[in-house]
Amino acid sequence: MRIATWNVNSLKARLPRVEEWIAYAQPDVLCIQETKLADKAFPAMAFSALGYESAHHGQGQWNGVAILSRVGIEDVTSGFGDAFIDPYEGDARVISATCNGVRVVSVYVPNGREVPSEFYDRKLAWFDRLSEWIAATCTPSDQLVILGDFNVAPEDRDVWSMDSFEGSTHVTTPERAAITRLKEWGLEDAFRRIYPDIDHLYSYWDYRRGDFHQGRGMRIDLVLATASVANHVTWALVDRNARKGTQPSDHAPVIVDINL
DNA sequence: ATGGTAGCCCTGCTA
Repeated sequence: MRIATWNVNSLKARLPRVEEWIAYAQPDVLCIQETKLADKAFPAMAFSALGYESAHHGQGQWNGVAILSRVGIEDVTSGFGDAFIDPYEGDARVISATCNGVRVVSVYVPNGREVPSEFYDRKLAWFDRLSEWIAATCTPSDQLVILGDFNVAPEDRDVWSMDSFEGSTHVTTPERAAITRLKEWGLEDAFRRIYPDIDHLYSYWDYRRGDFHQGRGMRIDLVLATASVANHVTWALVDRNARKGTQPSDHAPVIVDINL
């Protein structure tokens, strides 16, 4: 089972690139973030033509998450559910579905903007809600994968220069503690299973300053999996080629193969 | 040099 995550930064602007990439990479499941579309504008037909069922949780101008699957898509849910107060209520940032027996969650974690700021505080509160929701609705023995744009670089080696990020969002101790909390619950960084010792593997490069070609990136798109999934990871890749060429997203897709 | 670009929809906001 090949599962991938990609923040496409507008599915309307990126649809030709996404279609091309799906045909090339052949994921069984693709989680998308930042569709920036209302549900009625989601191009489900374009994906069904490629053999994928899809589920979209859209908002319109901002955010928006989706799951595409060619191995079934069941029990779709959006958001955290009524029992949990979302600090970013109204934002479309979470969608879940069961694909080939695996519970798949596509997440777009709030950016946080500045440290300190109200937005940063709410990002941390959102992470609290994510952890509480997972603990309440899943168990570590489940086949569970939470993947998407976490807007956190888990370690210093996941950014091109710690000096340049000193005091800014994505690398602070509380943000990293939120990732650690998910790991302590029972999720593993599946990408690191394949690349335990390779530093400076990035999934996001700012459009500005020629950051991509200068190698100034961050690894903020993560695949977090429970042991029953992570133990069977056979291969992983950040497809940097998808960040090149005409009208790329500022993120590259992250792919993980699981022998289930 | 306190910058830069891309995408959204009113040309400022978000990333």
